[in-house]
Amino acid sequence: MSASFADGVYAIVRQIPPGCVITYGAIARVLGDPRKARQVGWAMALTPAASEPIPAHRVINARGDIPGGHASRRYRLHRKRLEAEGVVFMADGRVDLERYLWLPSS
DNA sequence: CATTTGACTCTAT
DNA sequence: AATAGAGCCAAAT
Repeated sequence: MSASFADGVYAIVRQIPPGCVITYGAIARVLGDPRKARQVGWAMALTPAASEPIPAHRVINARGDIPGGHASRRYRLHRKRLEAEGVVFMADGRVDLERYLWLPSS
């Protein structure tokens, strides 16, 4: 069976409930290697359009923000979707990790 | 096969 | 507080 890191990432991201978010580091940690945070990002970046069930917009960085800057297209998309799910963004344009960070197996 | 790069994170300066 | 550097790994070229 496939043991690609991306597969594990997708498996977790797919299980993120609405109105919740998760960080790259958290995913990597759950997968067993907290240092693979970058690869999580890679997996997300590769998230093909065919991966619709994969809510990549719920995946953010350790700061509760999105890399690339708030001017990035994905930031607006993520924010819009998260807000649609009831997630409230802070004035900084960040998500309150303390409040929305979701961990698998919970 | 070697080099580059990237949606990260942490630590140090 | 902000910036810079290092660590780590996989996919792309």
